[in-house]
Amino acid sequence: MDNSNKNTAAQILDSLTNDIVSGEFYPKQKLHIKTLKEKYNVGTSPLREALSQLIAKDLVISENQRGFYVSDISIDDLYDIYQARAKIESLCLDMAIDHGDDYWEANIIAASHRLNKYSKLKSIDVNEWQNRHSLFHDMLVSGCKSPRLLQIRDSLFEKSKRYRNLWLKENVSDSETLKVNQSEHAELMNLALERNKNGISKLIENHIMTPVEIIKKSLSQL
Amino acid sequence: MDNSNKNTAAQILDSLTNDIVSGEFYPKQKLHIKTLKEKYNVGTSPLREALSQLIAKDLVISENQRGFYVSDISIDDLYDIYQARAKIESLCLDMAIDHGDDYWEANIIAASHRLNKYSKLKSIDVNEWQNRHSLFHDMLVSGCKSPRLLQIRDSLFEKSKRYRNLWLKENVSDSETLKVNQSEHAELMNLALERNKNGISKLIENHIMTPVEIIKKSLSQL
DNA sequence: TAATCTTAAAATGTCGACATTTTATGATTA
DNA sequence: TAATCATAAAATGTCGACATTTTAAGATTA
Repeated sequence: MDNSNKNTAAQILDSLTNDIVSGEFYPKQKLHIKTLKEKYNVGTSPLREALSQLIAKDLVISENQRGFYVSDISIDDLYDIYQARAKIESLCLDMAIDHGDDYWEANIIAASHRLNKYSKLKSIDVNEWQNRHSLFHDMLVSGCKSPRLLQIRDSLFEKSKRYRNLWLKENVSDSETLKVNQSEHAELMNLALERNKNGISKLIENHIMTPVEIIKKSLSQL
Repeated sequence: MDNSNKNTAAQILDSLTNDIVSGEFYPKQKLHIKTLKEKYNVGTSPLREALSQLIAKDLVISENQRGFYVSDISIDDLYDIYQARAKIESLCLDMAIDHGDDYWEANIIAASHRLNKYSKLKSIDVNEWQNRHSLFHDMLVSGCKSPRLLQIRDSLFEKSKRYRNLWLKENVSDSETLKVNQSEHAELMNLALERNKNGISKLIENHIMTPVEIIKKSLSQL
């Protein structure tokens, strides 16, 4: 396993993160120490250490003597996170275009091909599609040599998953939704290979902001 | 006090953060649990919880069964952090120019005035100057309504402090260094009030990157 | 009835103890 | 002498216990 070299705290951090991001734990939900100890079969210390890390990641909040809660979500926050994601992604792409080499180009083309092929299948496994989709975008920004910016990108993406998953929970994604942005992906690749910064900047911001309105509607019905 | 409502873990987090960022604890320094317990007069649990948060903030790293270490610094990382700061600051200013109102403008003018006045004094307290300097830049970006971007800005600034403080430790900052960018500040204000995005973008990136070369030299001598 | 007070139950946060692992020290061997 | 091994010392990470605080429930009062 991958966990073999991790201590208990680090292991639980993964589980907890996943359970929050996936929506198993709801926003504002109380996280009782005792309950969590039983659920994950661990003692107090590693559990609280994991929760402490989640506080730093803004996925959990704590009040002194009142315990831990899953942090709240809101339409404002949804918009803010996606907006920030769009801007950061644009920034990364900009730097990628500056520094990307032949391997960068080749990786984009390959990832695009894999995403394309899969999108054309009759029956689509959402997980597999998401993997190929993520990988395509990862390849686009991979030319960006700034570890910090890529790290910020990752952490924002993780936060945005909460909204997306909460929404997916009620709206089983249809193939229409999956394919709708396909032409945008092709265009993103072209603009990257053409090193067209302005073009890709505008397109990527729109591309990322697209789901916001849909999620917003689902969210306001909760 | 401000700590009255905080639990022990949260209190130590502040102290630990400060001691790392200020350079009292050196990069790669081992953080012995026992030593820290004695230094801060606390038990194991809150101490480890504070360290856990610092892991999430990249100020501390841990290896299973080998304890905690202050995370390392490097010239590459110095450059990366300042570069990321420059880009994010530019982004925030861009959004501030989009949304800033009369109060935003007034706050900039006021902060600029306070910084200006202080910079012209014969004897300058570095701390006070830094306060006024930070506040001026805070006012510039305050028009940016994205909490997430401002939060990213803060966390990057905190990380950059390590380099700056490590450098200040050996190089007592002379008034020359303090005043050298004074004209840039005036220009930043003008560009903000003129809502000149392109102009302010270029200037702020240079402004932020200025200290990098100096710190780099000090750093390579350690 | 509604609001306040009292008391019991539950939950949090901190501590010290302990098993396990790592590191340091000194002995043994080639 | 240098390298390897064995043993002792030190340090880490986890656990359960406990004091303190919060929450819930029931009783009392207006």
